[in-house]
Amino acid sequence: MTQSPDPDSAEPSCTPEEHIAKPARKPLVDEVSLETASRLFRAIGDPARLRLLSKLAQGEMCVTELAVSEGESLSTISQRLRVLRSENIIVRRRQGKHISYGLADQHVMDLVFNALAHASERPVSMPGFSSKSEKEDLT
Amino acid sequence: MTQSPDPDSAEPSCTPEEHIAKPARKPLVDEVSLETASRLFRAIGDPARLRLLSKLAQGEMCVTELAVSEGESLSTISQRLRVLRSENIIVRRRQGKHISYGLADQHVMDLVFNALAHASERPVSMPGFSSKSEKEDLT
DNA sequence: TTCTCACTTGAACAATTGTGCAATCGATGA
DNA sequence: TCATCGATTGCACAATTGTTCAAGTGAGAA
Repeated sequence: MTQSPDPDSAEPSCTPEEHIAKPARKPLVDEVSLETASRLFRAIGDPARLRLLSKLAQGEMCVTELAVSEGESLSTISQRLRVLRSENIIVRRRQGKHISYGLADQHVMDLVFNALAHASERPVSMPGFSSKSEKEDLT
Repeated sequence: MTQSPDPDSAEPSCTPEEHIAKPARKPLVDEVSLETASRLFRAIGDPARLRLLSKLAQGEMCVTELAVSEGESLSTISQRLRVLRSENIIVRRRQGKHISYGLADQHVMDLVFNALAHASERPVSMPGFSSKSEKEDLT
């Protein structure tokens, strides 16, 4: 997969004078955390699964409820829940004949709401930077 | 793509008595925000791209620096940056002959650090729920 | 203007991921 | 015990995504 054969050979070919400085930037986080975090994001990064999460954020629901609510088959919903559960995003418990799902913890709920909030707005501004079009203030 | 033909026909086949209540749960967020948020997550949900973000979180860098630091080709890095930029996660500006990239805003930075923090720990506990193994306290 | 450097883009292939059907599991009730 | 209901899983197919090479762009130097 994608891997740096030698991550510490950070010796840019562009001369230091052209940049601000060059303090040999370190990875900041270990590869395992990076992998874990990205798997978490990818699990949430699907409209169908995120919609499930937004419903579970209001309280636990059983698979049948979710299936009817989504207009999808039991199997389809179950598969999506499986992905979310494999990343410890949601948890389940049996309730009589049904199995209820809920968000794993407040941490996850914050993440979901944070992203949904971020999706509504689009501020994005920083001195000297552009983000709108392709070549806006690139001189 | 994945879409409910009729999202408001939420009438579960399982009887209400078996559940706590059934207040006809609403979508909570609109489809557009859901789509936007999930695209954002998916863009971050890749180890290689998340690693780039973790480096940009320490300050802006030019493409060549990133390429050397990652041990990848310019093209590869540029493609990854393109994905991140298409979701307004990062912004760029020209610095002489080089093009520097940086995180778009504090919002994004919070998201990244939040996830990396989340990846390090694994608390996940809630009354009545299990999250560890498959069938722990299912009955 | 022309050349070169720094970077971007297009396109094709490989790899990963999502979907739906059918078979299966597991708990409850007869 | 057996039948049934709710939910999960395996598998195959389709769709999406990541990677790489080669060609292209655009700003600055000659």
